[in-house]
Amino acid sequence: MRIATWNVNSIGARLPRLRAWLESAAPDVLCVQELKCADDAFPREQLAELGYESASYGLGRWNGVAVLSRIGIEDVTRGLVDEPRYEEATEPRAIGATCGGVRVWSVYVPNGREPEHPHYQYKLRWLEALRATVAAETAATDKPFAVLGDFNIAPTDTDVWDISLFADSTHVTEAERKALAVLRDAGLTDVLPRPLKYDHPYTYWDYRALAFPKNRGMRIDLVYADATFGAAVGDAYVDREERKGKGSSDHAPVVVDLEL
DNA sequence: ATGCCGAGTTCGACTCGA
Repeated sequence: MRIATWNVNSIGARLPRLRAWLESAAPDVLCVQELKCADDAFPREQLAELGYESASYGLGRWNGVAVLSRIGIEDVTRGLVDEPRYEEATEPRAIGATCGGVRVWSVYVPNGREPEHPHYQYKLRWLEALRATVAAETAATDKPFAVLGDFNIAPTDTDVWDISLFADSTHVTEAERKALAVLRDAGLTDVLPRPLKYDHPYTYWDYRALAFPKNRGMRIDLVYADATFGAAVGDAYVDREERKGKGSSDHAPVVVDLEL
């Protein structure tokens, strides 16, 4: 079984490349983030033509997550346990679904903007709600389980191209990394993908300043898997080819092959 | 060549991203 995650940075703008990638990479399940579209505008039929069912959670121009599957979608859950709101608004950032006997969550963790910004505290509260959701779900089922998506956290200093440039920046702070450690304490492990080129499995490169050609990237799209899911992992890689060329997302897909 | 930011909103300057 092949499961992937990809922040597409607008499913509308990315639809031609998304469809081509689904045909070439042929994942059984794809967790998608940053739809930037409401559910009534979700391109359900265009994905169904390729054999994928969709469960989406989008409210408009920002955020939005989905699970695509060609092996069935059941028990869809939108939002987290005791999920915080930002400026009194609910943001669509998490959707869970069971596909082919595997429980997956597609998540788009808040960015945080700056450590002193209210959005950063929102990010930490949101990560606590994710922990609570993981604890509740893994206690209730023995299905292989994983949270996949854009965590907006670089787990270690080597997960950014130059840590010296990240002083006082979000994505690398102690508190954010502690939130990942808490998820690991809850029984999840970081499935480290292999890079297809260079030394580090970056998943994101800014559109600006030649970041991709210079390989100034970050590993922020993560797969956090429970023991059952983790034990089944045969291969994992970042499909950096998909970051190339015109009309790409600024994130590359992370692909995980399970021996299930 | 991997190439100098892109998307949505609502028609063009703004917000957001990390």
